[in-house]
Amino acid sequence: MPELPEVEIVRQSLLKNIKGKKINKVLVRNRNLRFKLETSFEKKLKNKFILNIKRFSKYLIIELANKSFCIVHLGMSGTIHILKNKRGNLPTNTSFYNSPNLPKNHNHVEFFFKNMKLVYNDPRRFGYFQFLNNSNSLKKKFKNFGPEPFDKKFNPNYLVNYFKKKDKNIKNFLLDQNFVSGIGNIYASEILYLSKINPSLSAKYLKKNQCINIVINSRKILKNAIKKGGSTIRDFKNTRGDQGNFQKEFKVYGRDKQNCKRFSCSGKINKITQSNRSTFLCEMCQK
DNA sequence: AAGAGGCCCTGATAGC
DNA sequence: TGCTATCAGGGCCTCT
Repeated sequence: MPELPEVEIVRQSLLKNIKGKKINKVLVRNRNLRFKLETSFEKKLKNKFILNIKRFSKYLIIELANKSFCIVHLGMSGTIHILKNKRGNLPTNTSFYNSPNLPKNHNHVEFFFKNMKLVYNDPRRFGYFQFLNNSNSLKKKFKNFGPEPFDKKFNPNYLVNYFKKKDKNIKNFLLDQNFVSGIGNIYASEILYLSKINPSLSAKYLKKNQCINIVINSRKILKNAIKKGGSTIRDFKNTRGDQGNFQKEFKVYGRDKQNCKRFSCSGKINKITQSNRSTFLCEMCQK
């Protein structure tokens, strides 16, 4: 589910709820996440205070009081739920991950706080937790990652230079976390639509002004998605947690065979496959 | 050595 | 109704 905006929504929710709190206990029900959770994980977190919750790309970074860190990646289907003890004292308007009706299965990890617990649910188990001893390990973890779209390093010149002699289509570049961090399959399609660029175009052919558009539109779309509370694709019928609202604003994603939303464009939206992942584009305005 | 594809896993949905 | 096939928002690993 989560691309940068969705992870940011979760971060904001965690900030409100668990910043400054002490982790009294960690319970692991299933260690077999994307990477096997080390057996000492619980011990390393127990009795630690949470100083801050940061985010880089699609990763949550829980900063602990002794300068160690806990990284959380939500994979495709990971969600975090915050449950409070007292009836009627559930968090409201924090994020669509807050679920009064916790799913029955796949609650793999729980953090216990005073009067509250955090539950990590992940049916597909593509997500993971990782404990890092110090800020050096943290640096190392992200050293090969490209800048986030909001970073001033992500500018038109960076794109132009990066694309030189590279024979890869622009859609796959937007998904390439070494090039740019935080964009996933949904927003990649949306960014290229807004930029009127064909996703199959080899990046080396992109003109400077197209690179400018990609930079501007990446920021615009991600910012707007954060503002709207992220995107919720699968519906949360069984929960009363908030959902995101940005999916209502998708211009191409999931709109196969429908009309282009651009005023004065009579094109239809096509679904194509690139590197085994679906891409949506308008046949007319993304020629 | 860049880039494509397979694969990890479960669940929802479509088609028969 | 119940089977099977396909697909899903990520990213690591392997192969060419």
